[in-house]
Amino acid sequence: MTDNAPEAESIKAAFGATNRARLINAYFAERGGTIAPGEAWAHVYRLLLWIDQTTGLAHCYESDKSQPGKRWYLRSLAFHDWVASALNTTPEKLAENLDWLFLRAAKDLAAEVLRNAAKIATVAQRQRAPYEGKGFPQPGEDPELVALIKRELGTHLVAEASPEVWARLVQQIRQYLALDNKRKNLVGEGFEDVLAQVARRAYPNPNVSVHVRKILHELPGFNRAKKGEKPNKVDVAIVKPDRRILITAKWSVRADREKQFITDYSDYVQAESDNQPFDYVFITNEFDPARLMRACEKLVSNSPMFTHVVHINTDGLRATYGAADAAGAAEEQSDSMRKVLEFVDKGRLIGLNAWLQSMAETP
DNA sequence: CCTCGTAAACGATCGTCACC
DNA sequence: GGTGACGATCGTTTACGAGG
Repeated sequence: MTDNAPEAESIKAAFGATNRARLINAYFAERGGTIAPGEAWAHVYRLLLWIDQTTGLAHCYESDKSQPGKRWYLRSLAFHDWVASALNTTPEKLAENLDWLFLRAAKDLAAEVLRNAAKIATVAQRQRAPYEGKGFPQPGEDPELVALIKRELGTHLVAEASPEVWARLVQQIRQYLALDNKRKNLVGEGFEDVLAQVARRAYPNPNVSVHVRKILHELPGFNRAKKGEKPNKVDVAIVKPDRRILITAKWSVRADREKQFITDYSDYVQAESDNQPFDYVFITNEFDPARLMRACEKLVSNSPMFTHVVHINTDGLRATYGAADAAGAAEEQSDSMRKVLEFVDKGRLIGLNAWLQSMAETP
């Protein structure tokens, strides 16, 4: 498979691993293939960060809590402002500079849907055949939506549209609104893909290998496979001549996944077979201070579980937590926010650039 | 009561694997 | 090669509980 095969080539899963790899390679190829020092975080955001459709702002927290009037709206505004200037653009033009991977994959998806449309339609017709003439609802029918549009546009419509036209309109609206849901899988595994590519390209080194979603027992020095157990995959693993770094990469965190950190770690410890220490690193774009704080503080056997806790850009955190209102009065910070910023000051919570650089410097 | 922070459940999608 | 069950990811939604 060539990296830049045209989209016309049959793409089965537009958001799947194969197409993601093709697209990410294309992204970096367009930019010379290498990453300037200090630019790693920017590529992560350009590829993956998106605009929340309901607020028009760069996404840094749950949508419901970021609505105008809610607490995180102020912080989202501050974040949006910061990202725009950090990426050398304006708040107005920021959207054009983000979400590259999703937009490209969505384009491929649209082509895929178009390619399959006729085939799907004939199958559907066959499925409906036994019920023909019995007055079954048409798929995708949405009288309420149609009524809403008619009510709002009524006097502006020069002629009544046919049912087929309404059906197509409803279908297109539905597709438009559904598109954003498809981001979920992309942000999950796509984050791992992008981090791996960034790690490979920022400080190229033939003695260092970067693995994505590799089975734990296939990594050097983690050979003590527990028989019968389901094998564990490591989000991203970096293997250096004298150090192994196991990375858990989560764009954001929820309680159920926080618990996984601990079981994953104990799996890693049990599988370790070289009797050598390894690093356990958490890379995230989480903005919730309580979740970040817990990641920094978590102890196992009285020492920190994570060797490093890495945020895409800690300046973004600082800007977001330091949000100020129109009068310039800084919003009062919660205890957890202050703690997180202390962790940043102390170097416990570090930015992606700093971490990559430290990886390149230490053997 | 209301607000805020946290936690659990849910929905959409992809990858894997067993099976035909 | 296609299919269906299952487990994984995420963001969102709903539920809960502690305080003012």
